[in-house]
Amino acid sequence: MSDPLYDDPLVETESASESAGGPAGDPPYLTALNEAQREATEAVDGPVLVLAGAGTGKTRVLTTRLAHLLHLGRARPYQVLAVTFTNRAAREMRERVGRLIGAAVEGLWLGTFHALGARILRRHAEIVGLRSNFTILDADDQVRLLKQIMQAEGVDEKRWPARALMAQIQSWKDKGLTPDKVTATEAGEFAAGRAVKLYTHYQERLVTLNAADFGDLLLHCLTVFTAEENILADYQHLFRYILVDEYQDSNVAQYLWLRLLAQQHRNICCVGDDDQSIYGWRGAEVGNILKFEKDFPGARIIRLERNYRSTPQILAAASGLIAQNEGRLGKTLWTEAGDGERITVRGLWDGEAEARIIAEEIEALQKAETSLDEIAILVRAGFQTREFEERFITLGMPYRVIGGPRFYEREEIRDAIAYLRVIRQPDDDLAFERIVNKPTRGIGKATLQILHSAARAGERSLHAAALQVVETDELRPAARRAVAGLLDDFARWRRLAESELHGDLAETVLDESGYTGMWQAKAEKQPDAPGKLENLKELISAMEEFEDLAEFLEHVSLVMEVTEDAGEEMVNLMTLHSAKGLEFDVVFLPGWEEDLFPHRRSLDEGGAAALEEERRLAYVGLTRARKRADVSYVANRRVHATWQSAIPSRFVGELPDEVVETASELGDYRAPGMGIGGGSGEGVDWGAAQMIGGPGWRRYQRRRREGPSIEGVAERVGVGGDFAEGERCFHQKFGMGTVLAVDGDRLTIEFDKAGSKKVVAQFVAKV
DNA sequence: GAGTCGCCGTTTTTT
DNA sequence: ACGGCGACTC
Repeated sequence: MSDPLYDDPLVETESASESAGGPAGDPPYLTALNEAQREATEAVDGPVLVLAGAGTGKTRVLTTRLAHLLHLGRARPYQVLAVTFTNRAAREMRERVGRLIGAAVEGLWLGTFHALGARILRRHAEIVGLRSNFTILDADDQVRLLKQIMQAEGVDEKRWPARALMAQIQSWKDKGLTPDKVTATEAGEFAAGRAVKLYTHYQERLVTLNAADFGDLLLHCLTVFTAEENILADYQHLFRYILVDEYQDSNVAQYLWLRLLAQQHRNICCVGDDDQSIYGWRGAEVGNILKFEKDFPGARIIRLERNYRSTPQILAAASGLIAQNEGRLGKTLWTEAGDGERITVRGLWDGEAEARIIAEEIEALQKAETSLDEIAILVRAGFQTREFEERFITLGMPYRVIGGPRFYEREEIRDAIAYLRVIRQPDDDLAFERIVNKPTRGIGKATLQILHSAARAGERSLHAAALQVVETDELRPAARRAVAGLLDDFARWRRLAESELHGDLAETVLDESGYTGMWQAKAEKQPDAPGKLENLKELISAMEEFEDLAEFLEHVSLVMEVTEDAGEEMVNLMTLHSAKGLEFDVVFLPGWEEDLFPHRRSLDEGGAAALEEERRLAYVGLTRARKRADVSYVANRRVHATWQSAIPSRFVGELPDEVVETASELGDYRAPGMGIGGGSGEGVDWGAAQMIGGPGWRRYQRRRREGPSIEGVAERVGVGGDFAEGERCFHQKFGMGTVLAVDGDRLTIEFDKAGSKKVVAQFVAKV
């Protein structure tokens, strides 16, 4: 496939199709596909839903299909819309399609929903009251803006946090609801029913700020499409073919957006896997994929079920697990791969032991020449990475945490960008406010207050208000000079922006504003100051990769991540959510405990549907593994401050016995010194604890699913309660202590060495 | 405008 | 336990 179909995006599609050979010879990219893949690739006309199980060559189908329809001459590159969810997926698709069609890839409308939404919206911004250079706000900006609005409206921020309102507004936007469309039932109880009013104000403020948030990038498009039929018709004609990746993750707004655009040609191909829908809590509608046939009558449904990634054991484990879900479209993954190991299930004493054992396994793998890049630890929640990190640091084992804090979210980077935002778009109050007194230049609260009221009175931005206020004597002379000085600086920088290269401009601005100087001055007191200066340098050099300031700022707001250069081999540490779409030779899945996975809060909020989503998450985790998957759980997990006893996840019990190998570290359950091994009937039912994790336990769990609640089991597994105040006791972790208080099975114990702690009676032994 | 105190929340997260 | 944030003080 070294010969691109197109060297030049302008090459005639017809001639390209001729050169590809007649009916006798299939183009080589087709013959490399299996039957289902080939069917999905060749069914270019009409609506098609491709149900692609994990590891079945989904991206390959998408990219080949795209190349194929260009090859057939059905469309020119700019007539094809290819949508993904993440920048990572967009990047991958761009690369892979580029390998097939060459430079023509640049002509495609290929990108994330949001990037494409922004691209369309910038062309028609005036229809929703924006200018085409509008700013894209991030979550931080949104919260600050909402706080201001809530303060102005006198909403008690303690009772109704701005973050919650942001989430609410986000979810309305995900559903395609502008403020006028939010119904009374959906308005909810937030701020005594004033949420919709706040939403309205928020949207108004965004217009004065010439800004849009992420949700707006799609929502405003919908408004444009509905308000201006001609514009919609233009796009409907333009996009002859539409391809959508990860369709199970689409929300209502995205669905509406696609449906409008696909209306004319109806050549829409959605690829997805209902079993991998894990973003329901963020507004994704599995319903979209389930009702595809209804939305697009006559749709072809093609299943990709042959898996090229994992061993039969891993597939069997994943399939057995996911089979417990109802409401699936149903797929059965199969593979021709022969061998493989069973998946390992380990029960361990606590999180520390878990980190230690997994690290040992990784060291063994390393000795056996497995690259660390091919090993991943996938956790349910971010805090779980900590124990592993600590362990890796003491061992000197290189690791990377994927999805940690991001470059563009760092304070100094956001500040620097705020300066650039104000230069490009003076009405961006949020950016202006961020840096107006950073470094301190004598523009304090009082001054800002005056600027704010002037802005409100004149219904204009802070920057515009400031320009006017400095002409009057409303401000004290010192403040007036300071504001005037800053405005002059900005005017000068703005002129400079026209001649200077944007990288140099940034350097000048950070220098002249005193921003760099501020961190240099702080270097003595703040140990992270040098690092921040480094980051600023990195930012400036990163800017040089972009055409101009506008393009750079667009990148910053739409692509928050920074592509990491492949350097040293490292173990990968990330949440199950961020692992979707990735694959590794070896995957460790720690923390399979009730309340952590499936997560308690998820279950509390979403009930049965949420449990199924958690199960899909487990499915995603397992199917990331090519050769080996190790599941583990612990008996004791420290949550926040206190130790909690834990029960193995019900998902452990749902793994088919035939493909599970129970590891023998279970001995850890009866840790030496517990002094309870023989104490039958007293304190802890260690018979039950020994059973945990073994095949017997899994049967027990399976039985339990049909039976009563978890609470009942907790009572049977560990019966606390017969401790008395003042009694002496022993705890594996904290040693000897005296019981201070008894609250059901929770004991407050004054330990001789460790001080006073709350622990669960189950893990304390009498002496 | 910087420093200190006390209170709250603490799943997943892209864009 | 801990960090972040708002309120308060100097």
